[in-house]
Amino acid sequence: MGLDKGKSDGTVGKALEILDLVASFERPVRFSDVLEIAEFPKATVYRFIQTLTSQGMLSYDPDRQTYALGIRLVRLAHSAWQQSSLAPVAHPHIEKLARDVGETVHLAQMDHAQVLYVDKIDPGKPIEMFSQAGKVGPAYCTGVGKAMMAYLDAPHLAEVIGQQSFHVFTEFTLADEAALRAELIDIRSNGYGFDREEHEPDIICVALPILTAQGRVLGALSVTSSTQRTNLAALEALVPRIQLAATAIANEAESWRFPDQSKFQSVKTAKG
Amino acid sequence: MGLDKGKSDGTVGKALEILDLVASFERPVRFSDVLEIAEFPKATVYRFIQTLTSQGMLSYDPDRQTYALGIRLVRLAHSAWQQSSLAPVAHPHIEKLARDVGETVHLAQMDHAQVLYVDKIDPGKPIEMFSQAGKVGPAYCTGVGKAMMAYLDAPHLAEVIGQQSFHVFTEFTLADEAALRAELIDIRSNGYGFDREEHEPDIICVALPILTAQGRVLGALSVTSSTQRTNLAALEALVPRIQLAATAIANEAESWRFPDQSKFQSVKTAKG
DNA sequence: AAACCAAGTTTCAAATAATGGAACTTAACT
DNA sequence: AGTTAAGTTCCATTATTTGAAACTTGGTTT
Repeated sequence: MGLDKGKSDGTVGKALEILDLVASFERPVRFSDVLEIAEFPKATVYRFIQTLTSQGMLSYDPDRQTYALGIRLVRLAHSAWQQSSLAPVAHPHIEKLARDVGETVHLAQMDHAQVLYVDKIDPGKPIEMFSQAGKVGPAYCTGVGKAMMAYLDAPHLAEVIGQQSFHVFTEFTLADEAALRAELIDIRSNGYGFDREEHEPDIICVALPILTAQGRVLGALSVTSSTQRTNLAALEALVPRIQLAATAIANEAESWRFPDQSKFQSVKTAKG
Repeated sequence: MGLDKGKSDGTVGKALEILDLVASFERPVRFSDVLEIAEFPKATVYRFIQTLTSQGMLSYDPDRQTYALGIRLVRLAHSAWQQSSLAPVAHPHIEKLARDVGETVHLAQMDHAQVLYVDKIDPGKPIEMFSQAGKVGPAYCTGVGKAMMAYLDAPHLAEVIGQQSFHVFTEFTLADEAALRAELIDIRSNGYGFDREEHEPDIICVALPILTAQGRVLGALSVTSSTQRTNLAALEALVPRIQLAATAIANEAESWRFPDQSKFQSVKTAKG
């Protein structure tokens, strides 16, 4: 009958599951490490690892006899980042915003029920790269996560909430669905939300959703600081400026056509 | 009988082939775009795209009815970058080198027969991110490509050379295998090589390989500039400084053990 | 030195999943 | 209403994946 958790899409799904397992160790792994936590028999795991390695999705270090995620992923991610209508379009706006307000700005999207940071600019430390973009975080206790959830439609929201862990990180963490839902209604009525040290002590932020004209959630922007440097009221004062950036990004992302995409939707868009 | 080109590893290989096809368009694509260039029948391409989308390797834009590479790739690439012993270890060295010499520094690795840039620092424009890391380039006409090829073992080198296109970009491009092999011998005897406007007019660089103690190629470093700003002799004068960085990176990358990796090779390394 | 052990690799018949031609459903345009 | 192109589903056939078990390899113990 049903799919248990939308899990395995045949062989490809299983192979990608192995890829995730390798990623879940934050270091290169041995075959036996993967085998231990995989739910497939030895020969199967072995064959998948072979295939993934031969495909460049994993790399093998012959000296240490370990596997790590392969560089083909870096190449693909580069394309993914470029193809995404959000991140490349948003980048200059975020850069400007970070300079204007002198604080760290994050750009995030939903990835399943988690928050995925696709860009980050810290006016202090200029260069961060992959070490920052690609990071994931919890949705229920981050500014960007709550800002995005506040604008999801009911069924989608229910699904996302169902997958939250509600781990209590600090004394301010919203620890259950009821508290979260109340907060989301609040955010929706304001148009912006805060992270009140809910994820890390002393770290606060203000976040706004990036929405299409139809109200579909594209992502979220946040300005982050610490209680030592500022306070929520000061962050709230930045809302108009962030809103301006969010709106600009949404407009550009929506209207953006890729270089030679004129053959698509040409008649329809030329009409208006 | 044989595998034609080391190509398809069963179903997983085919699915990844579809992923590459989507990446090869540098914009979101329709189902029919992929179908057109794919060598599988309609229903097969359709099912693969469905699977990859449900797995988050592709994303679907319902408004435009287009597919793009998914954000799961960005998450995986983040892990790949972190797990790689080279890029994170090299980053601070490259940063310092770029500041020292005031020119753009690239860090590259071999990806099949191509050069993959895994890091880039331009002292002028601080922030680039994914837009730079993940880029690929030809091996036979770039400084880093030739520096790495010069230190490959014979069989591996033959394989890589066999896959070069030898497209003539400029009047200085090495246009055939003989010219390339002569150049590689030269590079190997010097320990470093140049790009003499072979790929782009006016762009020159000096490149050094990053080698393990056993002489295995880990990657390459290059310092790039233009004929308007400098010349080959001036770049050559930077070699000792670049060499220092390359050696330091190689040492760190080789000796680096990931945080809690003590359980591996502990006895063996403790012995020495 | 022989026996042992753990990690990694290969085998092969049975079970399962992928295949793809063709039919079907939409949606857009005439 | 009629036509065409794009996208989706069906299902018997075919090819691939599966996984227990046997085997190999390299290192350690008695």
